[in-house]
Amino acid sequence: MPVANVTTIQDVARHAEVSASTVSNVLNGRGDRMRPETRERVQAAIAALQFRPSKLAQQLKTGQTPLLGLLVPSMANPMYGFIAREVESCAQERFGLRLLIGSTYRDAAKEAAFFEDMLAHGVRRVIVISSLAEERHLESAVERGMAVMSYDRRATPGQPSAVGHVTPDNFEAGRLATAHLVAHGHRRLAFVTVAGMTMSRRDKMAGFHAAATAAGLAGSAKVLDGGPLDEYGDSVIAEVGRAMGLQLAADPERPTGLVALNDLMALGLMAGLREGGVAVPRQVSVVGIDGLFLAALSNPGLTHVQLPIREMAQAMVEAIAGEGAPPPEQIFRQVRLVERASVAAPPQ
Amino acid sequence: MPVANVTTIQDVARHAEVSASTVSNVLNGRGDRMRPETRERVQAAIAALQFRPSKLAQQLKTGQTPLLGLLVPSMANPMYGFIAREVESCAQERFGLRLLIGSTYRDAAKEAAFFEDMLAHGVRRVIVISSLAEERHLESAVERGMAVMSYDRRATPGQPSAVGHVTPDNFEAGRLATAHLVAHGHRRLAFVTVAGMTMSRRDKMAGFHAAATAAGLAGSAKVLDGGPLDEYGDSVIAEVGRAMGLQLAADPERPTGLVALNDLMALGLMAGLREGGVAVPRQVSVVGIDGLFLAALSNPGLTHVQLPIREMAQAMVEAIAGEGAPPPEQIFRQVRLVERASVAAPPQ
DNA sequence: ATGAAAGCGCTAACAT
DNA sequence: ATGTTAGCGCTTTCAT
Repeated sequence: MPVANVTTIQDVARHAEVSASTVSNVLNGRGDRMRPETRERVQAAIAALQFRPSKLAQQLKTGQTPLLGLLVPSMANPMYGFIAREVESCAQERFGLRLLIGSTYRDAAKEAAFFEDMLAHGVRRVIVISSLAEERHLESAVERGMAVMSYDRRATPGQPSAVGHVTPDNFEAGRLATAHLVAHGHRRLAFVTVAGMTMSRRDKMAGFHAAATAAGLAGSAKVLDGGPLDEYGDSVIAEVGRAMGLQLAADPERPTGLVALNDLMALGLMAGLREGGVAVPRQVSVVGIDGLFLAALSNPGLTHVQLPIREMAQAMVEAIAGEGAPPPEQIFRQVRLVERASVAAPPQ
Repeated sequence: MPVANVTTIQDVARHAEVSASTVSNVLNGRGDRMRPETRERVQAAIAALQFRPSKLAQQLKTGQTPLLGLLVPSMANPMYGFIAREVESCAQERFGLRLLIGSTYRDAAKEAAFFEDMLAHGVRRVIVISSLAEERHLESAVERGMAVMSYDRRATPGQPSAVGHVTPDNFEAGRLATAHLVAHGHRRLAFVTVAGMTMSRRDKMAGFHAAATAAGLAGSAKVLDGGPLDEYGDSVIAEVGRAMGLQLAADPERPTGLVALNDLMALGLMAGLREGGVAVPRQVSVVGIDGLFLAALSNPGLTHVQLPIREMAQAMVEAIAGEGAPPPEQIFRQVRLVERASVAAPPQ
């Protein structure tokens, strides 16, 4: 089956009574190489025929595709939707790049397949939000000619990497959230997470422990590990939170101050606690991490640590769309606590 | 700059000591045209060199791109994230199609630019969630060789369309939500929406009015129109809801039963009402439309009309990826009310 | 059973 | 100032 009824550079050339190269020249900003009159004729022909040069053919020739790959755990997770929005608008407005998006559901095979496909599609820049322990596949993508940026991971120390890394200061985010609880008088603290360890989770937990230790609470601070995420990946994280909230509600020895892995988890936690008859923040305080706009809508409003999503998205796009190797590691430290109503003093 | 260090069909041919056409033949399931021994040599070479045929070149030749365009108002809106997830997984698993996504922020120029780009990229199938009044640009995309599916719009009656339409039964959704309020004894009803009319909003409102009329409430039922959405499009819809909730809270004559345009609006409404000191559902009842998982997390849990998102997503992908013209209109009638806790009897 | 050749739509030397 | 040519990586007749 032939390509659709699209006009080609030849059609334009014929219409303007010039050669294809002349058309190509005006297309590529070399209009000064010809008589103004010719240029105008060509431009008129382009307009008349509604000609848009095929990116396919351009790519085949130049090896460059104006496409950016974005790999997220799940598009149904509002957090990634938010990041995707920022990535897209920056990529589009500043660099004229379109977005080719994929969800991995945190599955290594899906992630690998995505990279294969990107390569085959001629996509040479990709941003990955991965939770895989290994980063070898990313390095190998770079070796195959890609520019890749990894979000929410640190560069492996001592191991020079061709992969760029952008991450919020997860340690500080965890610390800030925990310190806020401590400041309100909480002595029984827990960090609530899902099964499976990622680098960013580890950092948030380290921040949690650091704050607890600083308050002399090292002994009592604990980590609560929810169930694993099912095939659907990330939107179920709230379900896990809800189940844990329910479970905590039934436990008279439960912690009074909870730091959630992220806002979705926090929202789920609050729902579970409430269902279990426990009042937030009167009986239990909860703080989230992320900065989802949804946190402002919850009841009580969720106190959380806001991450500089837009800045990070822009940094990733710039690093990947610009020339030269991306910086191996950029840590965004502008994390700040947004107080709402989910934190109060613990019950006496 | 040349294409990256990628192996081509020529490399494979050389490695296997055959011609490129032979390699192409094994690639395209014509392995029976040669000696098994040859085939094996080729396959070994493919594996050894990690060869993936360039989709670019294939496309240029065949005119087919295994890419699906998806145009949404905003990826930051969880509803569209959810739809995108379903579209992606169906497109990928069943048809091997990758997703090229774009946000329009309900802007006609951005929408047009997206279509231009898709065309230039050789993308021949696109799913659009548009709120533009006109559908001419879609028809013209079809004329230019695209298969296009439109979500949440009806086909214009009497006007044969090459564009396929998939939509939930918005009328029934609005009716169901309203009837639920009526069944709980509400007599002062309002449909709460944002500025700007779309086809689906009109249908939901019609359902609202039909239910109100059936209950003898035609006179008192009213439509409340919030502010316009700013550049960011859709995530601010919750903000509009919040502002309206606040406003309603201050109005002693306010309706007691609210049908929100969608779940995000409903969530915002509840937050605004609460901030204004009005209790949901004791003083005001709220019902949403969509079926966001977030509705289960709110406090009180949001009663809403669930739309068959997955089914619709699959239908769109199948219509567009299959052969032949897409059906001009498919209305999905499996809308159902999910009861939670945001509806109760009105205050006496 | 296999290969040579043409061509998809474009770009960029290199002529003229 | 403009045209000719070669070629990007692949598919597909058509020869051999």
